[in-house]
Amino acid sequence: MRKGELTKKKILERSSALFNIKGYSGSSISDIMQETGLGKGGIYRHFKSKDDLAIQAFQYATSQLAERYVEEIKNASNTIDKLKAFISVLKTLVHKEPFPGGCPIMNVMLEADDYHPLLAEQARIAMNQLLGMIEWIITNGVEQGELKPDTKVKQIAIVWISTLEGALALSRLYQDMIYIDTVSSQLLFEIKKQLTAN
Amino acid sequence: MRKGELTKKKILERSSALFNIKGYSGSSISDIMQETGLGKGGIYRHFKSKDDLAIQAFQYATSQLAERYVEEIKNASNTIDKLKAFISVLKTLVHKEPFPGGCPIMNVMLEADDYHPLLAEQARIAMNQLLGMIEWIITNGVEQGELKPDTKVKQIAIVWISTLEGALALSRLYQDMIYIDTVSSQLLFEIKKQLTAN
DNA sequence: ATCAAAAGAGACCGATTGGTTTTTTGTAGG
DNA sequence: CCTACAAAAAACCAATCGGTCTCTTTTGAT
Repeated sequence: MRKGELTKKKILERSSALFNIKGYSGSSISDIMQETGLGKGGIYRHFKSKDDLAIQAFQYATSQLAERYVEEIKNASNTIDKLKAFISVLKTLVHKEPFPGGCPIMNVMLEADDYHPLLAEQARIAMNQLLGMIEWIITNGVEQGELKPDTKVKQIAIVWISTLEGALALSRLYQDMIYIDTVSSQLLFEIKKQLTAN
Repeated sequence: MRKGELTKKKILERSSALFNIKGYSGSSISDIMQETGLGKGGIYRHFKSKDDLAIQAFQYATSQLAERYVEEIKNASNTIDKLKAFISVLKTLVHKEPFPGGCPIMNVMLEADDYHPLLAEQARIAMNQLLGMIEWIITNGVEQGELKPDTKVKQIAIVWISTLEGALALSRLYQDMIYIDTVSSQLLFEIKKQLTAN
């Protein structure tokens, strides 16, 4: 019983990284066999199809990522530091370590939106969470009196996620942190105007 | 002689749309055969491999798109209107018509960055052009005296492209224009602060 | 140590992949 | 009309695809 769940987790770990790099269509079962060192039987025992594996792998990736966001954010004591913590986690997605291939939500969004409704739905769910995290930070900042009461929470969340995800893609394409760094300082500069402590 | 070039163009048209929707890995030669109504021989006569076709199709798509940007922008008489024109073209990418599958540069960026260096290089070239267009609009605005001389051209281009591409992805994922509309008005609101006519 | 159940290897399946080659069709110039 | 060549269809190829099934190996509770 316990052995099986361990290998299932290993499959999810390795395959989620693979899917994130090569995409759903670009990753074959053989790839996953090689990556995990398992035979075909060892994989299909735990997942009933490639689709099933892809969806679970995506959920695994996004939940792992969500953990890291929460972990980093909860150590920050004020709103600006929380936002900086969010950015710092997102910045790690430029490089291979610890999670290769960029933001899994963005990757799946763009691959699946037009022709893989199941994965697209998962991407929507994950993106709701991501938007929700920024909204939570901002809302919290307003409630704590750090940010002005007229702060447009939803708008800011949309702008932040759009800008940071876009810049992450650029930084990955050019392998240059300047894109993420540029938009980060811009976003922080703007949000500081909403601070009550001015 | 002339017949052949016509079918080649048809192949590029149809396959670029297909690639943009289903991705490079997700699109098979059979798909392209079906889409074009041609046999295998009709395709491999004009392209020496799927890779070759993919690269030419991407170049075709981005050059078509560039044309539409230029066309729309050149009809605008001032900087703000030029930027609005840019946005209006980008907004058309949310829907299927006239070009399905979203922004081809963004799509290829995220699919190819990690494991398809040839396509990634093409994406870099196309993205340079896109960034260059915003830079050109802003630089022009400064030179015409519409924007303040201290305007940070490169920074603005990075922020604009990042934000708009990110928001485009969100609008496509949720099939809701609110994301692009929200960031658009935000970006325009900020750039207007740089106007000298204040 | 036993033994049933869980786990996994690996052969096998039909379908499809990207790609080549052969053959037929279409077409333009003389 | 004929010929020469371009264009495209179609047969063909080995390799790989996702998936199933059988059979062997572990495993863990007794």
